[in-house]
Amino acid sequence: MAGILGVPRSVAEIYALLYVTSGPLDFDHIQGRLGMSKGSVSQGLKFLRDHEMILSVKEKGARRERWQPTPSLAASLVTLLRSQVLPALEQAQPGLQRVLADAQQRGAQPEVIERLTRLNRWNSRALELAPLLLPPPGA
Amino acid sequence: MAGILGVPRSVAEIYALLYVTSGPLDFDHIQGRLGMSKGSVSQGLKFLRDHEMILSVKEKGARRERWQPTPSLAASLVTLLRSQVLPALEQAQPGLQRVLADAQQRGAQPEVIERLTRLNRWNSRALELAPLLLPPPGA
DNA sequence: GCCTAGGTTCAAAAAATATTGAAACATCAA
DNA sequence: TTGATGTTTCAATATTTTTTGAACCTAGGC
Repeated sequence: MAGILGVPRSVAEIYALLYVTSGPLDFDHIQGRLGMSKGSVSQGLKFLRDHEMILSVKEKGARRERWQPTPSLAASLVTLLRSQVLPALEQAQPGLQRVLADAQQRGAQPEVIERLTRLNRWNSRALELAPLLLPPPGA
Repeated sequence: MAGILGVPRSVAEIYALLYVTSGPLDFDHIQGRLGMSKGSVSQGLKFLRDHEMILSVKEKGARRERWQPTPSLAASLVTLLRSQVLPALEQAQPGLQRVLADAQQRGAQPEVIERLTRLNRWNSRALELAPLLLPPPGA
């Protein structure tokens, strides 16, 4: 279904359940309704929490936390994508630079140098633009 | 590295090798250079071919095919994304509509109905826009 | 402090994905 | 047609990713 967003099925299921439910749901409800293990529910909620895709509604005097989706689905998706794309871009940066440097040093074909240069530029631009898309968690 | 694009490592490696090489490479070169099996190289090339990310340069009188990346990396990436996102959107369509219909019929909370309606609209719009992004293979 | 409901961790098991390699297939040349 | 080269297929295997569940925390009530 939405394995395209790079999240495991169980996480998607939890979000979907919360999304099609009007009130907030607690841990046991989710587990019962989806028939998955405690571990999966716990990890799934952690993931969704970390990506600000769900909110906990704490009723006063109640022990359990109850969850509901963050108001804006769009914002949730952006957060999700950011968290996947950004690290990849950052991680790629040094490698790309090294490969380009190597190619230059050993006098590779101009064609190759140009391709690598272009890749590097893309990567840099993407990294510059990324923070503008949505401010990082603490901003 | 670019597992974010949803392609197996071997496929990415083949593309990367072709990308940092100035001339076209043949099957055996690729296999030798990357140390992977014939099967993987064959499947990898098929994938890249199918997504129009590489081109075969057929020298006259030569038996083997030689491969090089398609001129535009940008176009290749778009093709790749299309091939992943579009099927997902298409497949989701009927399910989304069914879920919405169900919710309406059993008189679900207006809040839920609205969320589902919005999802449906997004999906439809995305499907409408998709073909404009890049014309399908035979157009 | 001690107990318990509520939740988290993480090593082991299960499921999903990718890779291999040997056999089958295709194409060309002789 | 036969033989050789070049490529594809696909069942078996290896690798990676996800899920499970039992042991372990933690906060609040008594």
